[in-house]
Amino acid sequence: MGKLERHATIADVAALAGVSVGTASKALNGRGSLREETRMRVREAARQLSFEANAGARSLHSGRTYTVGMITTDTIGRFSIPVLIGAEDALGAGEMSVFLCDGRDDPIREQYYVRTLLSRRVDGIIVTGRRTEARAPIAADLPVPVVYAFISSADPGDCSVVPDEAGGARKAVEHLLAVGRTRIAHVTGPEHHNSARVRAAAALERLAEEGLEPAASPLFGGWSEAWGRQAVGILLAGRAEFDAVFCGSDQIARGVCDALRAAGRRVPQDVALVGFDNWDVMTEGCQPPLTSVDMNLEGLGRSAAEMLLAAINGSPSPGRHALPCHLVVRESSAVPLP
Amino acid sequence: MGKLERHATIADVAALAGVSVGTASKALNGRGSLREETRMRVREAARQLSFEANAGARSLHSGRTYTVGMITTDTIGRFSIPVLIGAEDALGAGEMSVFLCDGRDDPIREQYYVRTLLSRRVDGIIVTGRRTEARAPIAADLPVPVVYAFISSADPGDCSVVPDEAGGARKAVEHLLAVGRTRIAHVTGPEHHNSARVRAAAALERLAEEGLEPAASPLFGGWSEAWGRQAVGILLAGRAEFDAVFCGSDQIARGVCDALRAAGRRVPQDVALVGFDNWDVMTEGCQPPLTSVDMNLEGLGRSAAEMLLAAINGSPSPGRHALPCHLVVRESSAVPLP
DNA sequence: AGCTTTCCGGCAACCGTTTTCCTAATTTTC
DNA sequence: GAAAATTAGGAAAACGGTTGCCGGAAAGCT
Repeated sequence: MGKLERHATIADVAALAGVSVGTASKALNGRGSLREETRMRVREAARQLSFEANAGARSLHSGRTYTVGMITTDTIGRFSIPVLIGAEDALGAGEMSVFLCDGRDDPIREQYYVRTLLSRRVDGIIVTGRRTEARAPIAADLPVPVVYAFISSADPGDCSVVPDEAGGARKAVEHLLAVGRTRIAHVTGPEHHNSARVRAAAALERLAEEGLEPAASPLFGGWSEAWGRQAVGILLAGRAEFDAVFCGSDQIARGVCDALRAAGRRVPQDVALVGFDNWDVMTEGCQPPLTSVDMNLEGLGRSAAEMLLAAINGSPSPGRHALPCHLVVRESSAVPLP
Repeated sequence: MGKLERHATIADVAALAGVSVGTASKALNGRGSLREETRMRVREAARQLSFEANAGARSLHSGRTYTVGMITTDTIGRFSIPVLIGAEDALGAGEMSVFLCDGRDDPIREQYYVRTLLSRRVDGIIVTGRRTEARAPIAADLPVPVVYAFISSADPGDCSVVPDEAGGARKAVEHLLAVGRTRIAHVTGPEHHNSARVRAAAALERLAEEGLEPAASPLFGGWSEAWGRQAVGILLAGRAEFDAVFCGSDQIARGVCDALRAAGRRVPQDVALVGFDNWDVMTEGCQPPLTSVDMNLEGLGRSAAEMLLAAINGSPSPGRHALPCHLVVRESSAVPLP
């Protein structure tokens, strides 16, 4: 595999086509008034030299880089990828690209990346993260617009695009009620985690609207399968009966499912199960396949990117924008056959 | 949250410090011979204006952007993230950043990204992907060095850094032999998938070296838990006895584990189990925790980045470089207590 | 033929930064 | 006290591209 010596410059192209540099530029960008023959000649020269205009030099003039930066608060992973993909989709249509920076939960690293992005003159910045918690603004007085996606900024004046987790939890409970369950338990992540609290509170609230109590007070623990299994032990040890469990994550739900089966309870006949995240690995690996709340992360990324574009073009959308979650129903909560 | 009008330029800094532009540049970069007092004055002015040098303009001069591009062949995900993190680590030390592009299995998109990266004048390109299969070179005659990580290039002259999957499979078998298992089955992914074939062949070869036959001929299917469960049905239906299963992925292993338990076989007492990938979600979710082969993806990314740096500095490392896998032993293959 | 109009394409300024000279001022040396 | 050496900082030329302005040539008009 050979290696070309160096990048061709527009001067090379101009020389080969026998025109001046300015003319070559106009020919390639469809500007100015040139004979069609000249335009073709320049284009051919460019093709021959595999000329690609130097984006840095170009942006020097336009003031735009057609690049946005994306900083993940914590490490890049299961939640930030879909957000990234959604953002790429929305930006790709406008021929912009995304510069991804992995903050790794390190504020120093994060600040370093902010500076790097600014020095690269990105047109805007998207901040995302694994948790929906509000976080301190990434910096004050930046010369470019910033949009927070999934995670939100503690400053209400900043633009944040977040999932309506409470709404999602309510939908989960409504679905369980609709399939005839009334003794519903809730197993979720650590109480210090914002998502766990919000989802639990919304679930309880929705139950209360029906005049119902939960089958047991919400069980806070971790986000893991192991905790889900452990929680089933706690539920079974308690005297309360339950015919459904709404879980704060799919991993928890899967643990719950495995433990229920081991204890001789059938899913969904004896206990209906709903998870949160709609993570295919879990929903499909689970037996039976798991009903789950989908936060529409790609949509979040897309919206965030669109708002960022609008802000870049001078129309910011300050404030917190909550996007609806939707429920994906699978066998784990199917109505038992008559 | 305010928004600064525009980026400060070095001319602004120079004006504020009362020096010429050239002097300001020297002051900030530690070049030239200046009075310490002047240097400080310029630095202070820069701080006051939150000046960040325009990287594009700067690279115009140096010819280097201190950026490398990373293109994922397929969609960015579980395998490419660790590679990315490893690469970032190796490059971060040299103050370089990574521009991530998601090819999404679309050759047109991929070519578009190659052009974008070239126009951004990246110093080099890393190509990665979900599969270890050799792929067609991303382009011929690029003006920058390219390194393939995890995935490899079909051109043997290109630099590829790949895991030694065969070695990993041999280690898995050796471990099972070491804990006294002799009737070993192999369940893996689709036969058209290179990794599945390589791992299966290496496992058989290692068994043959001990004069052993596998407990059944390798079962090729998919990479999912569902296939793992299904494969256990096939194994149990066959007349052959087996005391261990080596699986082509952790997901398969987990499916196998669940199905074995459902069939009344104990893991590891009756059947020892080894997976491949060492994916924490699976190894920890599995009951008992799963022994697995780790391909050291971060190490792969790190090595790839180091070789890319070397190539950028004029010392390429052409050819295919295989890095060793290692086995992480957990309870699923623990020696049964006497 | 002499004038205006239209069409092409070149010239040069500019974007922000670095770096190579170069000059003026200061210090050293005899 | 004059010559030489050193030092501090400025002017200007790159780097690669874009664009506004201008001029020459050809064509159209009277």
